[in-house]
Amino acid sequence: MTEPLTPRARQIVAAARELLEQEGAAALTMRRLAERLGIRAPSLYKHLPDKAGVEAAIIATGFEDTATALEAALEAALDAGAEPLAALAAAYRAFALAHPHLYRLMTDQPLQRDRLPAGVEDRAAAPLLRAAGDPDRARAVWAFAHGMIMLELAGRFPPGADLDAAWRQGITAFQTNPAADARQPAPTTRPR
Amino acid sequence: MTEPLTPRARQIVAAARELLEQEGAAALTMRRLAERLGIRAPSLYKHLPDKAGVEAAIIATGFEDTATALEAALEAALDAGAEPLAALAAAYRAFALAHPHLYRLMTDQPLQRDRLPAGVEDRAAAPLLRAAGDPDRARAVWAFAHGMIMLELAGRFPPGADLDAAWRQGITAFQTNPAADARQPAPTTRPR
DNA sequence: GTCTATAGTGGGATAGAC
DNA sequence: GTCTATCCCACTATAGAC
Repeated sequence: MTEPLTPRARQIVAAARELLEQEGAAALTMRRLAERLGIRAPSLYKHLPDKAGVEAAIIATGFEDTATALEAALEAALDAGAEPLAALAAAYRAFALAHPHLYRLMTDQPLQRDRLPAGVEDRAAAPLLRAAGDPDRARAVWAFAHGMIMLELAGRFPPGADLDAAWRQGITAFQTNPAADARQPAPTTRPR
Repeated sequence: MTEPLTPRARQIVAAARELLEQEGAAALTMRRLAERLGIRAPSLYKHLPDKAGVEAAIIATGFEDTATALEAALEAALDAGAEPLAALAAAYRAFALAHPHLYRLMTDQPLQRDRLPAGVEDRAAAPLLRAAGDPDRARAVWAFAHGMIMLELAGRFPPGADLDAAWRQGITAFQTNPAADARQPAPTTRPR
């Protein structure tokens, strides 16, 4: 892990996340961040090591929020007797669409796991793992949701595409098919 | 559409694609591109309008290649009596992993459809649409594959994750489940 | 088709004073 | 904790000569 942030550093990170969410990754510069705080850019370096440190701290807050949202969605679905997978997908999509720039920052690059609060990645993954019942299946569902979100955020679907219908197709496929013995030859290329 | 490229412009675009594929999007600058061609950056503007024009032309070549690869994969699967969806997924994954920077460029941003060769988007989408049988279903499968690829390229899966197994789970789910009750008439025709 | 010169803009980061 | 001054970097793009 990393040393905990000072109170001032936390203020800076909060402002940085606001800036990112409102204006996008390109606008997240040390100069613009300082401007937002009413100080000069060099002053930021007294509180955070560099720009990567700012981004890592933003990502950490995003994971906390994601974990909380998914935990709440799963609990609500279980209480209501609703389909857990559908509920989790809806919550995940809602979070991503509500925080598109944050979502991209969180998923675009390798995770710096040593800069994340302990256990938060597992916490964020746990609800889906529980609903999917199997890690490989959970990863497939995650990939489907991530793909839908990224293509939607990037505006890559054709105009007029019925995205709700596509979501339903995916969720239904994963729900009603246990695929416990997926024996197809894998579309192998090379290991990552 | 756009005016066809001059022969010199095509050479430049080929060099640009090489540069992108070898060194990534950040390295694709007008200066580095010119350097590769043994000329100065301002000279490029005699052949292509601006950097966006270079990128659009690269993307166009990527679509041609994608369409060709998927057409071949579907044909081979049909000839061999293999599962079309699995074959297309394998081909799509192989193409993306062989050209990661190109793939990102092609999917990260809204498509400039007016700068693409006529019909190439439909051509690239047709094999999957045929294999999936329904536009919404095709979009869901596309999203699954795209999500798997992007998470793999970004290094976002946990170390040790069995990606082949995750691919199998997804393909199997979409293969064996018609999801007839999730089907809804879609306003458009193209799964891209 | 290529060049030089240059404008204009923006970025991350450090040193050292207060 | 903040400042000023500054370095050094990089980029897209245009004008106009050859």
